[in-house]
Amino acid sequence: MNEIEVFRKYVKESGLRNTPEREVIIEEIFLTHDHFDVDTLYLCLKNKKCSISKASIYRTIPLLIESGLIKEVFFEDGHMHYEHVLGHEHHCHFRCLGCGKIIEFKQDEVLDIEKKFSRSHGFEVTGHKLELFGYCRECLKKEGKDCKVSIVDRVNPN
Amino acid sequence: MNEIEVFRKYVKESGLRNTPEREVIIEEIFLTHDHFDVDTLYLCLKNKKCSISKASIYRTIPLLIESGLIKEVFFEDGHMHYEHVLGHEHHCHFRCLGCGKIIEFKQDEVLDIEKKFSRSHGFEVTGHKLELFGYCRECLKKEGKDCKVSIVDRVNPN
DNA sequence: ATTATTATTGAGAATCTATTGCAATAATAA
DNA sequence: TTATTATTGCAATAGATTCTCAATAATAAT
Repeated sequence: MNEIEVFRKYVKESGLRNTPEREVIIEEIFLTHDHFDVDTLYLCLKNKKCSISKASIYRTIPLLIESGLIKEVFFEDGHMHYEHVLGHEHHCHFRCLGCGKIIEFKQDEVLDIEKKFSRSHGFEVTGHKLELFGYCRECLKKEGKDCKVSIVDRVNPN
Repeated sequence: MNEIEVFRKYVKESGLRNTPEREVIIEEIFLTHDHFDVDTLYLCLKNKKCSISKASIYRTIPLLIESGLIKEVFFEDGHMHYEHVLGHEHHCHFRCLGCGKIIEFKQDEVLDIEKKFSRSHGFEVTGHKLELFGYCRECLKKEGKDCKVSIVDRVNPN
């Protein structure tokens, strides 16, 4: 099932109605694999002459989250950013504090942390969000820092 | 060094000026050990008749972050939430999707993940943010049938 | 097909968080 | 004590998101 099909199913089961506007939004979102935010999505559609009002975009996003197509990843620059869930394996993020670059990486050890916490507290853990931050290689080079020293030096921040 | 002292030092070294308003803000923040947000902080101070303008609170927060007293923890309900850094060991959060409860826990394994990522990419990792979500014991009980399965499924009774 | 029902749309107003400009004030240094 | 200038409070502003409402259109019923 592709994105549109998943959404159609969700819409039907929820007693909502599908619309061309919503399909256009979904199509645009899943055209690339990148993170996105409302404003750039809005402008992209506007440039393509298939303009959709911002209100509709804002109203569609919770439906896409609810139907498991996308999720919130982080709030930055005063607004929320989203990423794909469908067709996009779960992963963690590294954020470079120098250039703002976001790098995705997979990390199974987090699942062990989940299990451990779940067992010790008697809770049900359904998911996680892990973000590392620091400086990427390019930024370290640019700053003239000695990488190895800083790594050793700063691994334990607080 | 307590919070106020740390802040006085930071202010002096940065060529800024300390003020009674800022000390009142710091005092109120560190009165409890809880997370806080600008609005509740503002209202607390207002109720205590030591009213401080919101602008001053907003202008003080970056200084408190810069001086290592507090940090951003999560964006929720349309605004940022903060927590203590000074006097508060680094920790991760569990958020109950049922009741919204936040539980803090310590987890050293994340440091291994940091190191591993740092080594494999040649990046400098300076910190992390880990959030688990799911359902706490109370919410699992409340919900009935589904829960028993999940509890039995995921909990190891010592 | 036609009609009835009502969810959805777009445009703009309203709301909410956060930032900024400005005149008055007050913290520091001289 | 005086001069300098950071800080304050207030109001204005900016930006993101939500809401209002009349018009439209997707579905269900006929």
